[in-house]
Amino acid sequence: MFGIRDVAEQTGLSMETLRWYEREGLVPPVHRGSDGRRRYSAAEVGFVRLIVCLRRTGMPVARVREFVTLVRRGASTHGKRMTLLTEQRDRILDQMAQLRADLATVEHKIGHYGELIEAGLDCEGAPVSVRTAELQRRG
Amino acid sequence: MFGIRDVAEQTGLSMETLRWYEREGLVPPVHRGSDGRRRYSAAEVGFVRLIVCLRRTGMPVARVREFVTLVRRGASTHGKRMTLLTEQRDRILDQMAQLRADLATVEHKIGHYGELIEAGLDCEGAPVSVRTAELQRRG
DNA sequence: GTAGGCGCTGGAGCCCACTCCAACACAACA
DNA sequence: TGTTGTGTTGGAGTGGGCTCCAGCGCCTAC
Repeated sequence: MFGIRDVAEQTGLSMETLRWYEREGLVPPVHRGSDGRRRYSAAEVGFVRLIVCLRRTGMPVARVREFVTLVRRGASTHGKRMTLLTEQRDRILDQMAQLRADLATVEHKIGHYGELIEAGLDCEGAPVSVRTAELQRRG
Repeated sequence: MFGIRDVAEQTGLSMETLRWYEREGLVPPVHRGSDGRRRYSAAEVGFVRLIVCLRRTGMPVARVREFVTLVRRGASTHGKRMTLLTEQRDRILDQMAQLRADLATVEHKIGHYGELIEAGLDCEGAPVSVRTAELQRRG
């Protein structure tokens, strides 16, 4: 069993955010100790981790809530949960493709600046002054 | 030359956002026609595309503004611009690694649900009713 | 010349996802 | 028996990034 502080550390969420997630239904109600404080089981921590993964990959809070609602409705929603996760997987694949394209763009631009500095030219292809070249190399 | 409508279409930004980017200095002031309307040159459109790429890969507005400020200060800032882009490239690489890990998590979970449905078990490993299995398969 | 369409500006408003806070409660320790 | 530490709640506040709007101006077509 883990206190909220431990879980915050393990998941990268703040304690405030963990409480907020629970209030907002992004995580099912967590078990409490006799003093009313949250005591997360390993399974509950694992679940929070999954939610963090979904949020980090861009799933909106509302959709996470839907997922959690399905989880709380029990085994009969396995199919729907799978569908929801499959859609998220597709969105992740799209993001990866987009990220690869954007990486190429940025690297291309970096290469371009590298060449200009190397050749001592400005963006219009005119030679730059020694002073300017000096400043360029300083980064 | 392109009107703001064309550029919105080409870049995926709304016209409102294009105007806002300009007001906020995320794009240098765009050339205007004699009627005061924006007329984007091919180079200006290309620049907007680069900004979209930076924003999409998570660069905050404030940092984009810094980059644009460097661009407007001319050739002597080539080195600094390159540094800024290189940092962004590193962040993109981090994002890709994170995305790969999250993809694995989601796919693992999908596989898990697949197995449970296949085997007709609930999350605790107990067999589910025929009715429940039926609901599961419907997604 | 006037109606419609498109674009302009500055400012207000909005949405999302937290983040902070005051007021309180228990538990352990000096 | 305070006091310190850690947690609780509900509600208000914040920050980022747009998005919408009123009121205006310029063309073009009728």
